Amino acid sequence: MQDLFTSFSLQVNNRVYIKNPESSALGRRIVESSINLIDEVGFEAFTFRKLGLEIHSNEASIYRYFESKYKLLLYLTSWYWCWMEYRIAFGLANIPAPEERLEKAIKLLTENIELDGSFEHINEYKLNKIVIAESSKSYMTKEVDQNNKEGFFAGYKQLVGRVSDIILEINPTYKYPHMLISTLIEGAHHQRFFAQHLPRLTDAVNGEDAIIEFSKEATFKAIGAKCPTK
Amino acid sequence: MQDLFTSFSLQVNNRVYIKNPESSALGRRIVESSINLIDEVGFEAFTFRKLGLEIHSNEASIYRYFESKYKLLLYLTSWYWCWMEYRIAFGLANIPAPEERLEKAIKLLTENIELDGSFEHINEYKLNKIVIAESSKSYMTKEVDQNNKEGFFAGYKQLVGRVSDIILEINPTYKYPHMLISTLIEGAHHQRFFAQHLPRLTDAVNGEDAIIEFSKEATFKAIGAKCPTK
DNA sequence: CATTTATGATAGCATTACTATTATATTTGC
DNA sequence: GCAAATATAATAGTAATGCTATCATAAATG
Repeated sequence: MQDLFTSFSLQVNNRVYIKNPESSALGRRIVESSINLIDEVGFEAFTFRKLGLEIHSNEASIYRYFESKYKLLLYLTSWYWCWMEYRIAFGLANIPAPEERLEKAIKLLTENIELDGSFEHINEYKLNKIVIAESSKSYMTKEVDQNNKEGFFAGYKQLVGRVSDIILEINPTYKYPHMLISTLIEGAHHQRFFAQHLPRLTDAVNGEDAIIEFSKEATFKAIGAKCPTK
Repeated sequence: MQDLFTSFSLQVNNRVYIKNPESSALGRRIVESSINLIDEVGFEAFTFRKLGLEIHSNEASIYRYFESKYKLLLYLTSWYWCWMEYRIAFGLANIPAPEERLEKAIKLLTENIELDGSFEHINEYKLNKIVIAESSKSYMTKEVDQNNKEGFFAGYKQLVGRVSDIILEINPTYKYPHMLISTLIEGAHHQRFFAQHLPRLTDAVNGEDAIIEFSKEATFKAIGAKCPTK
């Protein structure tokens, strides 16, 4: 009976939810509509009451899935990093040269995300916008150490670790692979936000995706390697 | 009668406040204690009621200075960027070589901030922690475009612009100076947070401030120049 | 088909994010 | 030195938020 909605699903740390939203139609509606609603009104104005109205259900029912809207945000961001890792795992399959692997990984990490439809109830395009604008609110909190202990950021850390390993394959003496990759990911997200809202903090260049190009160039130069396509 | 408390003061965009908090003892207490309280409990749990209790004043009085706690945060971050620009202006005075100017600017932008005591009612050490952990909440909002029109981010943009100009002095053909500097600033802040709370996202190195070193190295390599002290 | 489990509807409560009103200090201008 | 203006304090009130509890009903499962 399960998994009718998609052929496989991504596993998010089971402590971010009370009841797995993938396990029921209501749960999937909660996730799907929360993405729409957060994208629309922003995380501060987003409430479970409003979400309940939206899905013709009710606040109390949503609380049976998620302890708070912060946990729901944590669920969404964890799902996103899980999905990103899966994209990268697929995207790099059968590419042997580490330089090419790194270039591809950077592209996947920093490019604009389009709706891809692999997951019925998740709109990747909107989720990416949410991750860009709201994800820092999921870890820039007073509860970060507690949450970290419970493993809520494991997906993100694992992703950073994997890409860092490619860097070390290319240049085993490079001292700051984790810094470089986490800066790159957060940086690209910030730049996408700035490009939309605070353009004086970026440099738009006609006819290219400046954010991807900047990221590739800066990364390869930092580790003293040559980007395959440059 | 004014400016007894310090020999000069930094000018923050006057639309972020209703009444200038520098203009009265109560205003200064509001700013001073808001820094302590936000640092202590975090921005989400911070309320004007609690702040009123803390300073033995009252919620309604605080609302005469700031429209909301978001505007107060905007005031604090604007003050911070203003202060940072003043630090850089002083720090680079009389240094002619642009490479040395850039290196010094990077240090000032990315180093750990200590309490410096130039401003009676502002604890720069705590303010830096607040900017690191909370400042994205001041622009990652649905009101960002409106706020930007009103000039609330002018200080930050100006700072990025000035440092970008140094980069262009060194390498006039570098395509992404604004991206590089804004990534650097946000990145260093993120790294300081990660070093404290999510160390697997960083690379601590004994006996050096890895964040400053990483920032200098990455910046100079990106623009194809040599860092004077390396 | 009996029982467990999931959902829905309603209510309630403490806190938040304000606004309004009125009283009392404090400053200032003359 | 006093009147008038202004700033602050105290209190109260309102709609919304972030929950929790209770009970009824529907659906699934064994």
